[in-house]
Amino acid sequence: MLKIYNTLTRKKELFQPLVAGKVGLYVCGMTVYDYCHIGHARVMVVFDTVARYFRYLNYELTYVRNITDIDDKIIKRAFENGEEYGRLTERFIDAMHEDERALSVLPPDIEPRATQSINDIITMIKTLVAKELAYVGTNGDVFYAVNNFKDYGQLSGKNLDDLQAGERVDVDLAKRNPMDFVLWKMAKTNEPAWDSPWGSGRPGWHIECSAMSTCCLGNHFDIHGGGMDLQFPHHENEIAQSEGATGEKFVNLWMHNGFVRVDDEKMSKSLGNFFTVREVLKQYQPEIIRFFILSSHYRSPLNYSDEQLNDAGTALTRLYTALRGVNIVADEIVDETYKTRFEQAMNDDFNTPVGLAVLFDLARDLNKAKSNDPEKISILATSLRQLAGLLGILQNDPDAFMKGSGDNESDDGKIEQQIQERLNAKIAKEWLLADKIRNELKEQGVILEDSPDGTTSWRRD
RNA sequence: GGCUGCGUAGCAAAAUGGUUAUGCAGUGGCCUGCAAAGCCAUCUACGGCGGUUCGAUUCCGCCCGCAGCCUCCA
Repeated sequence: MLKIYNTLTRKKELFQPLVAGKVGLYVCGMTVYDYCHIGHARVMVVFDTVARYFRYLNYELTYVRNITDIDDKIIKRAFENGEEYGRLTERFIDAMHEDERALSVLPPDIEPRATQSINDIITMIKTLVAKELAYVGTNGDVFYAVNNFKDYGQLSGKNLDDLQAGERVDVDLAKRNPMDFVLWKMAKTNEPAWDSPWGSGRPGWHIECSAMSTCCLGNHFDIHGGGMDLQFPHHENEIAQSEGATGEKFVNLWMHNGFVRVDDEKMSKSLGNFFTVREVLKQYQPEIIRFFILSSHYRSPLNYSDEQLNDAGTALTRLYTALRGVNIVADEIVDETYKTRFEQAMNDDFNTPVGLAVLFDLARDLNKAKSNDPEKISILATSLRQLAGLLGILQNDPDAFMKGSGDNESDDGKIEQQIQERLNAKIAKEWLLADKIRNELKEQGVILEDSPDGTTSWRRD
C-alpha cells in the first residue's frame, strides 16, 4: 500500500486515486532562461522516480511538467543578451532536455508551455474577474484579490494577518491588498505581449500553472509537486486561482521536495552558489549524480559537495562490481524477499535511501553466491538490476561504467597493452616489473584487479 | 514577528517504544606473489532538560542550535 506525505495535511496518507487505476501528476518545471542546476536536477530525478514507481504499480499515469517560457527574468536576460526571447527559451529548453536525458529522466507525458496556453489563461482570468476574485489595479494590471478567497493560506499554514508584506520588498500601490498577486501584466514598449480584454500584456507566473494543470488533468486531480520554495506563494496562489475559478477542489495531494544545499545554504540562482548539471557532468558520470540525489529522502535537505559525489561514485561502483561478469537473464523472476523489501521502502513515501540499502544487501548476497551458490547468481543479479531500474540506475554495462566515459579509446588500448605486459611479467614471476606497471597505472587513476583465472580487469578510480 | 521542517556514530543517510539499517572511512581476519575487489568479524550514535511508560533515539512539553518560507527561486 503506497503512502505519500501530503503537505496539505502534514501527514503521510494512503494514496487513493480519484479514478481507480489512474493517476494525474503535475509538477512545476523550470523557468528557462539559464542552464539547469543541481537543484533542478533533484526535481527532475525525484519526480521521475515517482513516475516510474507509479507505472511499476500498474497505474495509468499522466505526468505533466510545465515550462515557464515567458516571465520578467526571461525578458531581462533576452534584453541583456540582445537576443529574441523565443530564441533564448528554445536554447534553454533544448539544454534542459539534454540534461534530462543524461540523468536518465524519462520525458513527462505532457510538457505544456505558458506561451502556448495564453487562451486558457485568459479564460481563467475572465472567470476570476467575473467572480470578483480578480480586479484591474490602478496601473492596468489584473490582480487576484486574496481577501475574497476564504481558504487562502491552507497549504502553507500562513495567516494573511501574520504576513509581513512590504518588509523586504516595496508594496505595489496598484494593489488593494499587498498580498494580492498579478494575473495579467501590462506590456511595456518592446516587451513580448498578447492581446487580452485588459489590454496587451502577458500572464503572471502563478496563473499559468493553474491554467495548464486543469487543462491537462481536469479541475480536480491527484498530485501536484514541486520544490519546497514553491509552497508559498506559488502553490498557495494556484489553489486560490483554480478553486476560485472552478469552485471545485483543486488537488488532493501536494508533494514538495527539499533543497539541494551548498555549505548548509540553499542552492539558488539568486545566491549564485549553484552548480549547473552540465558543469558537474564534466567531473562525474551522470548516473553518479542520480545516485547522489536518490541517496537521501526527497523531502530531506541534500548537501552538495565533492566528498558526497565521490562517495556516491564509490557506492555505485560497489553495485556495478557485483554485477560485473554476470549474465543477466531477461525473463528471470525477481527474488520475492528482496522485491517485497524494496517495495515496502518505496511504498513508504518513496524512501529511496532504504531502497538503495536493499540493493546493497542484495549485492552482498550476490557476491557471496559467486563463491558459494552459483545457482542463485542469475536470480540475484537479475533482481538487483530490475529493482535498481525502478530508480533509474544500474542499467549500463558494468564494465563501461567502471572504465568511465569521456576518455578516448586509444587511452583504453594503451591500458590494455600495459596490462598485457604486466601479465607477461607475472607469468615470469617478475614481481617488481609487474608492480611497477600496476603503480604507473594507478598514478593515472587506473585500478587493476587480478582474478583467480589469471585474467586482469581494470577500472577507473 | 508569524509559519514550516530538521538536529542520529569520523562522514553521509534511514527506520524504530525493548531486537543488525545501509554506503564510505577505521580496525582485525580470510583470499592474493603483493595488491585490488570480495567475504567474515569489529569499534564509533541518537542536541540539552524534564514528562508519559516496566522500558524512549523513537511519544509529549520546554530549551538550545540549524535550515526554509513570509520578494523571484526547484
